[in-house]
Amino acid sequence: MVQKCDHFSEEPMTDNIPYTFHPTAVSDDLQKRFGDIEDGTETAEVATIAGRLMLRRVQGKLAFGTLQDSGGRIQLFAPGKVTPNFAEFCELSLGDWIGVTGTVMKTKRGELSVKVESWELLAQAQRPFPDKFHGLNDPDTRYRQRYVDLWVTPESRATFVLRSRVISLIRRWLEDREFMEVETPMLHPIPGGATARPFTTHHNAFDQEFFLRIAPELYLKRLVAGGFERVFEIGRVFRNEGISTRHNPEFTMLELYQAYADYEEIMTLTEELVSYLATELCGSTTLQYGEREIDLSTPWRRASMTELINEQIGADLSVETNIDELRSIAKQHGVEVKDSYGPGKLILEIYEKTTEAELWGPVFVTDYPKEVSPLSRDHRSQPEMTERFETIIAGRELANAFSELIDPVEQRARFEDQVKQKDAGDDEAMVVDEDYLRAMEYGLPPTGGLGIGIDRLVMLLADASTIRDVVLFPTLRPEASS
RNA sequence: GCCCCUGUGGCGCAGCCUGGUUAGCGCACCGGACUUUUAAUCCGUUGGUCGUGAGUUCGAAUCUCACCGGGGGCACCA
Repeated sequence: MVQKCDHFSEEPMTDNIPYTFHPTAVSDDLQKRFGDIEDGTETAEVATIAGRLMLRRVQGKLAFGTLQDSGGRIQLFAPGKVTPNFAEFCELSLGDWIGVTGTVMKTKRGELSVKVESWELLAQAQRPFPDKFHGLNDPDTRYRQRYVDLWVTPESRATFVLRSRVISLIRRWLEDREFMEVETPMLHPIPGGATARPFTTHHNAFDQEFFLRIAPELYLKRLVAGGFERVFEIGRVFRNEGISTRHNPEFTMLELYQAYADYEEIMTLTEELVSYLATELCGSTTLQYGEREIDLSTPWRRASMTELINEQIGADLSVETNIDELRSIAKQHGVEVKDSYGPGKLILEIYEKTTEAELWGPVFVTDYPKEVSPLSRDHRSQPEMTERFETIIAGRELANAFSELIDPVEQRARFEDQVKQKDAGDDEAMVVDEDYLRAMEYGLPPTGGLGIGIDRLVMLLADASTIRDVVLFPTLRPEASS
């Protein structure tokens, strides 16, 4: 059992805790407004603030505290003669929640403070807070007990504030461009819209298996067929796959669809959106990421997949390269070649093995083989290719987009090819979605679509090396019950 | 799935290689001193089956093995 503070009690302990409290100020706002006043002077301002007591310096008949609230920290100044229940104030534990009212003033040593003229206990910390200087260092504890981490790891709090702003700014930016936010099902009768293994669940009333969505894509395109010309959704998707610094089983996707647009226009939209976010949130289109810089100033490089592979490995391959030669190149680079792989799949494998991680970017990798792009429209000039791109930044995929496939006959053929791949043992391959085909048969206009992994975007903007640092409650093995 | 690293009171760490008296230190907590501190300071306490189990040994936090948790890498994927 964990150690608790001595005042831990099994008895009800909130009898004297008020039901409401109304702060009139936040620490950083007070710092901004009164940070410049003369040392040792008082203002005419009386402020009410609330938060946790994070530090405490009791000196007999005078006590100092450091209160942390949503804005940051501010000192509490508590002279015994002024502060009511002074002894109890001095006995507060680090981590206790209190509300304080008093004059905003500055001590002789120049620390802006609130003089504790009245105060109330709002919650006791029954468990001891982490080391007041070192905080939490164990990542496991930080992720499992985020409620503590957010208090003692300022970067962690800042990251999640940033994440919230990212999503908020994306919404506004898209709405300003006439995009409409929609919500589509998370429970899918058949999984679709991506190649990934789904989670399954069960609906009792229908006695029916459902899948947690792996992508909202097919529903969003139904809406374009339905006449919503510009739609977007920001929401959770679920993929039943491994966990790593770049993968969490549930993650947040932005998907948007714009009728009458092609992938070139989506590239422009993507670079404008991401560079806008960087400017707004980081103050610049140049970001520090780990040891290196990322220059997000537009326009971003656009280069085809085969072009980039050839640059990287000094070859001269294309989708028309003889398949035996492609197989041999793939093997040379350590790709595990399966008999079912056609030229397109081989090219993608070679790209992922040799090139993707080496691209610092930002770069739009364009023109993906048809074989690996079952929802993308045929390239207008390149045979066996589709008008698809992925955006690579820092060696990682940030976005995936295409000129959407709008031909229902072709779509059916692509689905059936996926079914063949599934039968051949690829359990991530797609299945036929008859209703989606029906929607296409009513007519889907030329459409450009985009998916951006919000978590990875936040990683870039927050300079986070692991996705767990940008997900409030990352998926972890459940704690063993003792 | 494979490889490497790691697990010592609530938190941050030392001790482990080179096994040996009651396992240390700092913070928190508890008691005491202190009216301008800033991780306040000073004095004194409380609290630990050293992740779990087995083995080697006269003796294991320390060496060996297995298992469990966590981190990183590879594979796979977004």
